[in-house]
Amino acid sequence: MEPVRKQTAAQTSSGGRPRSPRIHQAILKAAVDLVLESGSRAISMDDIAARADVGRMTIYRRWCNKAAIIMDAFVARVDPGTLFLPARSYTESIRLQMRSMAKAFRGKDGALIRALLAEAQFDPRLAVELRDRWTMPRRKMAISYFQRGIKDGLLRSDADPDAIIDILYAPIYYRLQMGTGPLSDAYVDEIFDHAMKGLRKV
Amino acid sequence: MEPVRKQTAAQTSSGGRPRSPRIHQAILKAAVDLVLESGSRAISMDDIAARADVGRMTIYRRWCNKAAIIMDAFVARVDPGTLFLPARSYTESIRLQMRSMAKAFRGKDGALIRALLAEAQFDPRLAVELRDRWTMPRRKMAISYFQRGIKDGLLRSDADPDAIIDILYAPIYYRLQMGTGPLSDAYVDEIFDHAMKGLRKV
Amino acid sequence: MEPVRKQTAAQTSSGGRPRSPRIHQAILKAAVDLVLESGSRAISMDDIAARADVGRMTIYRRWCNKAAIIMDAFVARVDPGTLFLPARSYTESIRLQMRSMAKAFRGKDGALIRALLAEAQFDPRLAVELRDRWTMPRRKMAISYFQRGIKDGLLRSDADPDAIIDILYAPIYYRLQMGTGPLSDAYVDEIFDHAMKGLRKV
Amino acid sequence: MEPVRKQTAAQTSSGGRPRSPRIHQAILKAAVDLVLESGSRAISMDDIAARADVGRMTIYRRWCNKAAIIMDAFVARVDPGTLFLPARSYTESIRLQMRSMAKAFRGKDGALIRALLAEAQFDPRLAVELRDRWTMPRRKMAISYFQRGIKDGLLRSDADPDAIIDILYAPIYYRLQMGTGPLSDAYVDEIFDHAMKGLRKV
DNA sequence: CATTAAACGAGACGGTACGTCACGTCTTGAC
DNA sequence: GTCAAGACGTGACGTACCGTCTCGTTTAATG
Repeated sequence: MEPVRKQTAAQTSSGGRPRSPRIHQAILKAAVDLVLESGSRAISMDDIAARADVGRMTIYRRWCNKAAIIMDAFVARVDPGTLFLPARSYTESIRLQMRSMAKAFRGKDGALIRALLAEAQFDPRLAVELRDRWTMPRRKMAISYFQRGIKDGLLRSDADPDAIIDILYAPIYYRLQMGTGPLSDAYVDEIFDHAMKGLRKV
Repeated sequence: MEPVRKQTAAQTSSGGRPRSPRIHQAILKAAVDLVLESGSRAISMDDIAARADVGRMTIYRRWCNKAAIIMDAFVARVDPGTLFLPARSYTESIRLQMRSMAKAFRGKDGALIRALLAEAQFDPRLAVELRDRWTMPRRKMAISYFQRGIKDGLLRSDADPDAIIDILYAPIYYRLQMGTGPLSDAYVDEIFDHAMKGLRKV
Repeated sequence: MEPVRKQTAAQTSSGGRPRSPRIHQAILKAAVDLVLESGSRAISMDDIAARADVGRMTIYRRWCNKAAIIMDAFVARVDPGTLFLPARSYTESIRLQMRSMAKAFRGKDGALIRALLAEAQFDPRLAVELRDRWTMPRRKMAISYFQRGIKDGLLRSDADPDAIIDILYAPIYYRLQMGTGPLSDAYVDEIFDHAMKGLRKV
Repeated sequence: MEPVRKQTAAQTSSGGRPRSPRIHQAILKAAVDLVLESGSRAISMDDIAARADVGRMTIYRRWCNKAAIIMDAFVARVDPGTLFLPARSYTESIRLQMRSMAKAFRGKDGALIRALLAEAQFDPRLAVELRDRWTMPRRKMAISYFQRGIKDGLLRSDADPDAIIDILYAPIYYRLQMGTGPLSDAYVDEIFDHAMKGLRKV
């Protein structure tokens, strides 16, 4: 199972003309622009090549898939910075993080992640990439944040961090895909509040 | 925006050879079998036609899409029966319902809904169909069940049934797609329990 | 070694839409026109398809090669009628036949046969086709004509009809390809006369 | 219309590393070997470069075409020495020359000239090169030989040397390309004898 | 010797054409 | 009017070469 991204390292070693990073960026930008304009399914490799003013082979030399391009473009867009910013309280910081994610999903990132997640259902290689480069890094950060909360007695000690993540964030993905309602801050608050205090009447 | 399923009523009227229901079923079965064997992306209309031993036009006369076939096949598979079976208690019935859904998703239904949900991200018509024929009917049933629980004082009176549904069920869809872990009964229980009693340490 | 022309017989048997002979002709005409306009090397399958107002697949369904199309078009152009028309004398009929061939080679047929003969040097399948459908039929007719001349005591009894053909006709092919001079009637006469009476001074 | 061979004089002037003649030969050898192995159409510039262990640019610095390489390689192979060796008689010398040409065409030179002649049908520049560097030099030598024969009363005084050449040599090219029979000495003799004494029964 | 300028290998690059695949429509004859 | 079969126009796919370009590295003549 060959990789989705093609080894840029292929030319690290010996001679030959180096791959232009300017072209690399042009392709990523063209891909993102076109996906946001027309949807990832509606565009072809030719479209991307034409928009980036690049030969088709130049694309295939670097990526094996339309999805792989979008993946790289998406990951490059994401601010890898601190996820859980300090707030009034430990839990408020979680709420803010959820809101910022919802905000991102309402914008361009939402369209991209929708395309990637959908495409990953058909392509196992892409699924792995998505998990490794997007999902898991964020889950890991969240897990450590939640573990601190548990240790500090702010969250239930019997709670599995993985389950906490799913309860809080899965609804955001769900609405993104299902369109059962707006991905508003109010919705995020609703999810957050009920997840925190529980659904059962005490 | 023309419909995904083609009006079977097209031939309600006058004479001519009636459409064979045997063929209808053969196509649905062929489609499901092939999707489960190779994945919905890997198969073509020709493949389905060949497997069903049917002309391609016979398929296009009834559906306009590969996805539309899978949609029909999927909806036909689903037991439209009672969702929330009686159990030891009101909330236990919810847990059982979640478990039965997870079980379905672990099997063939999981593969089909994954394909449909993914395809719906690209095709708005299919998204509407999926919402109307799968998502919303189940949500409506769940909403009325949750409303009864609220009225009976078993669930918080400030809880929005839509939010309740999302907190409980979104994680199941999430795991189905993300593959961050098994869709086991233990996982369902974890989600259910924490959603019910809340994540915050009391 | 699969054939150059694709078996039209593929569909002689059972059902299915029959191949349109109108399209067949349109493709052949488009190919010939384009070859004469731009040369066989300069045109692509797409060009032919576009000119014939036809899908590319429709061409590939019938021929596997650009050359195969040109071959069919060329053979179809040729008047299969009588080669050696009656003339003042037995040998004059030969001269007239040579002249008519040179005339054809000066016109459109010349461009086509040049392309075919050249392409056949690279493609053994095409070489066989050309031999079977163009070269040999004409050689056979010529051989029988020459054999009659030998039997009637008009040509040397020690002459091999194959050699006679080559001496008379090879120069015409040679000039067509080499361009060492015009393919005029005067040239044909020169070849004919000297071949008949010999080069050595008596 | 720029030349087929690139001006080696490009570097006559000042300093810089001189072009390696060893590389020059390696390319020619690689080209010939590959053409004889696989045919001129089947091989690419990359193939030649790889076989000669040379960068592609190094080839394009010297030739502009695959055909131009083959042309140079072919011309380099040919013994430019005396064409018409002395023999028992004036005409026997012609026969021997024809035989030696047929022998060459039966071997590697045959494959090369076939490729060149075919390619020249598509590329006017190459056609000119082939005429100037192969065809015409030989024709000129032959013409002067035949003119001597005419002057000496050994050949008909009404014979055009150009026609003589065509009658004698065109059949050899014809068989080379058409494959209507072997290019044997017996065949050459047949052509020679009949061309000399004429086809018509006296 | 150090300089220098071109040759050299490698391989990226923009193109063009290829031949295949799938789509969705259409056109046969058989029922 | 449906059905199986398959032709048809369309358009994306991924590959193969082409001929040019751009790297870093030789390599020979010149200063």
